Amino acid sequence: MGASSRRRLIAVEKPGASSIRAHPLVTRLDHSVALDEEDLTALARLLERGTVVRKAEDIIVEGYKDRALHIVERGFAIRYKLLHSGKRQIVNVVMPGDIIGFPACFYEHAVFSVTALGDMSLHYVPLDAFADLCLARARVATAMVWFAAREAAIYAEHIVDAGRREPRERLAHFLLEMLTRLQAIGDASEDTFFMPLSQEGIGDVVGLSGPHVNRMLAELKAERLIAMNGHEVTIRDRAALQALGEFRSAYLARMPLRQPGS
Amino acid sequence: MGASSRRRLIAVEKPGASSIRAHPLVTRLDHSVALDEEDLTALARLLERGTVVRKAEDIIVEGYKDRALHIVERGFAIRYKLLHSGKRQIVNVVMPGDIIGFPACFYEHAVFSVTALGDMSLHYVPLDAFADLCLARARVATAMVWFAAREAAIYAEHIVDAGRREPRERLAHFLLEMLTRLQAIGDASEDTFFMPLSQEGIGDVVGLSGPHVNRMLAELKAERLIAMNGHEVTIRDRAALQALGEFRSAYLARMPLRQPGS
DNA sequence: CGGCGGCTTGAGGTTGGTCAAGGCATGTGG
DNA sequence: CCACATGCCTTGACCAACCTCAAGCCGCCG
Repeated sequence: MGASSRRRLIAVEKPGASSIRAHPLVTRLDHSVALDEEDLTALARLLERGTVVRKAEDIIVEGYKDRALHIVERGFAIRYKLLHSGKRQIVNVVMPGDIIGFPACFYEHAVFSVTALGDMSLHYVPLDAFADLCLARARVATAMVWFAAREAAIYAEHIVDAGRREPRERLAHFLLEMLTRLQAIGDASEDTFFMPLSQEGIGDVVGLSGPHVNRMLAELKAERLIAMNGHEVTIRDRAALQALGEFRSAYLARMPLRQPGS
Repeated sequence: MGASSRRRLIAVEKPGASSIRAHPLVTRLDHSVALDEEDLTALARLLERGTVVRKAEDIIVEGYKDRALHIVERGFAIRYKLLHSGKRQIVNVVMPGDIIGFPACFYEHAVFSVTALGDMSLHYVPLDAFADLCLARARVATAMVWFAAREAAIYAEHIVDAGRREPRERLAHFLLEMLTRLQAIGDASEDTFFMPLSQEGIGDVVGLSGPHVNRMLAELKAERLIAMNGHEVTIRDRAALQALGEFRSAYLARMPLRQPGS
């Protein structure tokens, strides 16, 4: 439960228009809608203000007013909601190339909280500046629509997970989603990735208690479907896990504006 | 479980640029980003092709290729996924002003199914035409980003529902969400709305079995929090229901591009 | 009038939550 | 360098919640 501490704003190097294409978010946008030089220059200007947050710092607090986006360059965070009962539901694991503040800060008061799981480097973007960019650069705005569609698809899949899948199926699906998303940004090997959450945290993602996550993960290990070593998760039998969790990676795939043949 | 039947395409009146502002989707977009005459003309052209679907018809079938949006003018539908176990998870209840095909048809193959709950009238929009519009009209594209942010927020709230809330809380939250969304499009009175789903359908939304939905609804009725008469649901004690479901309507509120004061 | 879909209610069994205790690794301060 | 604290994993016992199955009922539509 993230300690409420103050955020640090630290100026870092200004990425030039040349290097901006390497930014994980820009890469994603560019894959949906081919961006031109002016788009890239405008994005580079948007991403001028680098910031750093430390482990367990709150980046967005539900109910507070903070109309700014934080674009993740490095590190992990969770987007979540705390209920009166004390339960926590993690809505998404935020990783490089994701946008913290989508959709929370499009509202007058944030509708979700976001806390850093480890040290992170971000780019701070006032929502107004983002809106101006969208209005000025239709290609960027359109790429953001596609970005948002993928975000919605991930959320929808998460609803299925929490609502109707069996505990082992939920875990299988969640682990494969993490692997696939991390591979897409070059942060995972063929079958192994870094799991930034504790078992209790995983439970807060998929809607199970900590002890039950432990039991179900133990079963998956015993059946040689996965292996774990600290925060390292290895998928040992991808086919079986996919069948178990009914995982189809399509919803995480690249989404070009048009189909290859059209 | 929607019967798989063929869709009918029926040409209806072409809305002129004058009446287009009355379209429920255009109203919503215009509230986020003020649209000009050219935007409206372009939208009117996009919404030329009216179609009608009948109760229980499939509009989108998971796994099929159908790169088109269907913009809802009238009627209800469900966006859902069927699992191998036979269970169904409804991801969203689609209502007038919503876009069927977001996000399903942004992918090569649809990632969710959509079935009409009753007769509907829609506007058929090829995805390519939609993409062209976004690229040509930055204000429309930007409004769509805001539209998508609200969609994502609704999904996120649904994850919390299915993952961590108690059964009665889930129902309270779901009923208030339906009331509020319907009020926003002028389809509900102060405290009463039309529930297009059966109790089993409600169970498939919130992740409970049909019988358990029945029992929990009976409790809410006994406690005078709600009343039901056929498909009519009346919220009798909104304050108590809001407290029970921890419902804050903020995530459904209007999202203007800029804050009033900025 | 007959059939079907949906609501209602009941009985029984399993799942998974809660609580609790112990172990292990890591990191910190004396 | 050791002692201790902390966080996380692991395991067990117990129990309530919720699912499943089943039967009866009502109202609507053909």
